[in-house]
Amino acid sequence: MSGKLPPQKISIEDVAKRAKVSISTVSRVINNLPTVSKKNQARVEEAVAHFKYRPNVSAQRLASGYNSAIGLVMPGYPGIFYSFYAIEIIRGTGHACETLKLDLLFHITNGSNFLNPNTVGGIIFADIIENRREVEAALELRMPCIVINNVVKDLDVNYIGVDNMLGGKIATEYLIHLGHKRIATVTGNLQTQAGFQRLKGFKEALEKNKLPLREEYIYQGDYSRRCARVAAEKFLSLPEPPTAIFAASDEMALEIIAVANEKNVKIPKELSIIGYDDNPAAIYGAVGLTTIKQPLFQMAEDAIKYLHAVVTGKRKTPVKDVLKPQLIIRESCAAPSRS
Amino acid sequence: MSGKLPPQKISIEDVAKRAKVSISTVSRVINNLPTVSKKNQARVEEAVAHFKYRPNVSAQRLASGYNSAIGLVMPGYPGIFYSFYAIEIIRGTGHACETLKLDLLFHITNGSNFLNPNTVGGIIFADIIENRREVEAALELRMPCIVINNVVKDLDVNYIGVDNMLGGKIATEYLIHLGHKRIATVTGNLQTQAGFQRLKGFKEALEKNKLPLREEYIYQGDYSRRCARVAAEKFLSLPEPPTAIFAASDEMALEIIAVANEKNVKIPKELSIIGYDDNPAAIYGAVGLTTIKQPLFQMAEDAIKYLHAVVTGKRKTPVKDVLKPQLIIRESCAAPSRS
DNA sequence: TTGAAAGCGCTAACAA
DNA sequence: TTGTTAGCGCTTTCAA
Repeated sequence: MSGKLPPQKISIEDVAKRAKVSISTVSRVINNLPTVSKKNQARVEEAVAHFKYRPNVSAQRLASGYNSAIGLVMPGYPGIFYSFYAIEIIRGTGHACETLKLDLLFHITNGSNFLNPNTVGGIIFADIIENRREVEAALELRMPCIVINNVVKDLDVNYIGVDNMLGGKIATEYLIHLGHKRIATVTGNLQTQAGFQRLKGFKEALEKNKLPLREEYIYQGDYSRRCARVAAEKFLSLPEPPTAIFAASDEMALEIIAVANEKNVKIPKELSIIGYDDNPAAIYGAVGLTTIKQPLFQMAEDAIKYLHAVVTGKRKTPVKDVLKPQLIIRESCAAPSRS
Repeated sequence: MSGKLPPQKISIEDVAKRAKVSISTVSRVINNLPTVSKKNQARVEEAVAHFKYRPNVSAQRLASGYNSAIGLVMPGYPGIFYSFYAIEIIRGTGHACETLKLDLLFHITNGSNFLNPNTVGGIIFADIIENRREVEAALELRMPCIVINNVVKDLDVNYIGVDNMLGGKIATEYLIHLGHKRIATVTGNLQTQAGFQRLKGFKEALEKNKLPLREEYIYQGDYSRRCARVAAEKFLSLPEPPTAIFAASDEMALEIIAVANEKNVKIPKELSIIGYDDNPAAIYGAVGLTTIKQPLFQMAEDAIKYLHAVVTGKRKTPVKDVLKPQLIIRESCAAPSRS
């Protein structure tokens, strides 16, 4: 169809020439400024279409000082990309950037190599684990930034977190109110705030309800299926096995259910399981998984919206949000058969 | 620690002043050009450190015409982000960009909104489904680009694909050679080349081995667990149920195993299952999943490396690679108990 | 080995 | 409503 293509890049000047207007007018059309006559508007649009012209983003950014890219910094610890968390954050930020017409700059870090802050107009830190220094550096540069999935008390930074302690508590108390007394937990990675706080909530619920805290009922996991399997096997072979298990992620809960199945332990009759995440993968099993839902997608979206508002100068006030988790009751928990 | 921060951005000029050299010299130091005296080198480095100076990327790109960002365009169909495929691509590209010091621009598309090609120096299209127009547009602009996970015959574009037909064939023939005659399959999304080709490989293997192709043994899935469950239930309640099932993804295979477990169908004794992906989640079950492994991570890495080579002018020749899948034998397949 | 100076393509006063 | 023009911060000749 189109034969040889123009070898040289076309710039705003080429468009201006063809439309017989100044480059300012072209710029105005590009940026939807209202002060352009219908006639010129049309001519410019024709020329833009003719050349398939797209403005040079670097030049725009340099001239305007406005950078429409948002950096997404994700911790690089092993397994994170197999977590529901990471997927939801990627989906949420991706979606929001789509609608707001922002560029999403994806950056995985282990704490050493920083994202060049000059590349972006704002940064989202998905959790803060080994990358505290990077957050501090961004702060020093006055780069708009926000940490998600973490309540940050010791740094003056914006954040949107989730109350993980509350989540752990809700899950455990639900089990308790069902009548369980022997409750075990497989924790998440305790390096993460989420893992640590969920365990804390678990412990608090036990204490508040005057249930003993048994060390053999706590297995330190890392959100992975492998850990969950080991934990389940350990729990089920205990002389006094638990009647209920709180898993710090749905993935782990699913693996525990699989182990129970293999050992012919009936769920929820003989063993109750509650997960964490509301991972859609957990809906389609034989028994729907009771779990704790977190607004991860929304958290990611909100973070983008906030940064966008700051970068465009529409917002000055900081964000310190703590979202609440929510109990989702399905079929994997029931009252214990023998108390 | 540091009191008030300098409110203004620091530029190459500030650095030059402090180091008492010209901005050219600073530029040379930044870009590691060899023609700088030790003395000046040191002075500039001191000044850079002092100001925590980082060059303005937009200005660099504008001046040099070289853009070190790579766009990753992913199809936005529902469920893609829950697929092993998407995760591996994200991991692989992320990792490669890290080491090559490239920026990764993440873009999800449903085929309508294009990534502005001027934002990046090259584009990776992760599969090509609804976004053919976008690929064509990038090609017209002479943007270096490469399609992965797809063998593209009808477009003059670089690609790295995997031979999915071969994969489907290998999987099915393995089952056949084990002695199975009643083999069913749950396909992937047939809109994707992968889904379609794996089914084709399945059919070819049957034909080549003179086994009948039964319509009731083919369930059109979409890689999701939900579909797999429905399919498994359907297959197992057939008057003449299959003795082996080829699932087009490990996720689906896992769900089929779960269903079999619930129905007390022993694997691999009474039912053999082979998956596709070599998803690490499939290793830790009671029976390790036999599956087909694809070099997804490597494919993503290679794509980045290729683009980098092109963008930096180190490579001119096109890429048309088709990688081979590989059979991974674990425990979920065995000879049928009764032929 | 260095510095001066001309752009890179665009935005945003400002003047008309 | 339009055009002129001075930068934005950097790279890259070119001359010294």
